Amino acid sequence: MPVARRLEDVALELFATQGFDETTVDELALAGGVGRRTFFRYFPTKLDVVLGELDDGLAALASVLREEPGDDPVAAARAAFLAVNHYADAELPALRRRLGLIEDVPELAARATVRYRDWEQTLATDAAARWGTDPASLRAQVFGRAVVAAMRAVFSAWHVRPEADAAALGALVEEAFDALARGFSSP
Amino acid sequence: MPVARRLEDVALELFATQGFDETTVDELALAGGVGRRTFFRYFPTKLDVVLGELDDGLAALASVLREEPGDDPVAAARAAFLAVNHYADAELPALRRRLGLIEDVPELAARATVRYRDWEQTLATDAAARWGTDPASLRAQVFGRAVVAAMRAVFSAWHVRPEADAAALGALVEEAFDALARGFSSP
DNA sequence: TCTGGTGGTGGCACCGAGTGCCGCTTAGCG
DNA sequence: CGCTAAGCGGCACTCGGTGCCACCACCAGA
Repeated sequence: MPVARRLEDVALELFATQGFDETTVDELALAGGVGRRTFFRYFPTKLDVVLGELDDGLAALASVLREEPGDDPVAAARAAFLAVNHYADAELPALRRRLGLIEDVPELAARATVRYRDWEQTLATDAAARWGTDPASLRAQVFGRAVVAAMRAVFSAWHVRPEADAAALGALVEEAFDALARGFSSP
Repeated sequence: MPVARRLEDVALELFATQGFDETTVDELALAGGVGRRTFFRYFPTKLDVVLGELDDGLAALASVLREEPGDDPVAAARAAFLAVNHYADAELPALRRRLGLIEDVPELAARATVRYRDWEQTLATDAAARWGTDPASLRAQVFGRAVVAAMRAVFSAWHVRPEADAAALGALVEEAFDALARGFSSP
């Protein structure tokens, strides 16, 4: 098992039992069998142990979005999100642990939203292209940010459910995009 | 001039000239004529010097929202935001400086979104009440987060404009809420 | 086999944010 | 005039994060 992976495992374990703030980097390094200095070579900050994979998700989202046809950005974004968030059953428990941490530790929630900014811009740019407008236009910007906001709501709703399986996640994504497509004025 | 106000002024000044990260708390305290320890008595963190007033905005939003009649949450939220964001001309430059910092310094952007979580829940609860549904329902949650996301887009668009006056801000708010009301599938 | 890179490692010293403790000043009051 | 209480701020400490550098393994080539 590679070092980074092992550090990630012991870190999530310690965070779950002791709490995020109560776990120092020294403990993580010790538990992972490396020096403190080496820990920081694998993860730029303590937060990144939890947030690591979000970047991969962005890359995947962008490439799927680029392939998606049609001139309706909502449909394209919906299809892209469904494609990207297709997790294997074995990954779900780890995903839930991560989401739980991000939800509960304010500092993690904060840093996660910084990562989301790239998603927002990717989505805004895509929508603008499909609409034939400027990516900096307010409507495109609102779209990009609203989609990410909706996905945060989806993950938040999903991770507190008892039956947090892949099907439930997909259904929530559908429901969220329906809301965005229809707007909020109609009942 | 009260101590907190003076610290805020010199801090925004130093942040603007040197940058946020390059300004230490020691410098802020020194420039404000207080001890470092005293600085932390007025502001729990360095970030809070910039983010301070956002909490007042939340309180105002919640109370205005409570007074707003009708069963359309979009209309209510729109009216509430227009009422709350009615700044005097003299306040606008300071507001722009703050928004610029929040936009440019990732750590500030991150912390700001943590504050926004309360706004999101307030808006979700209000929408659920008007719809007669559960505040935890996905649609209400998506609504709350999408509204805040739209407002972030508004501030972002506004603060980069040359003519960042009150009228322009109001127009952007209108446009953003129109988008949320209509949905994003229609052209 | 010796030699000279080279990449991973981690100790050490340092910085800055934030906190607990405690002694000091000063203003208000009996 | 003395007492008390509140604000102030110095001091020492913890913890996250960084720069520097010595050490060790491994591998190339002579």
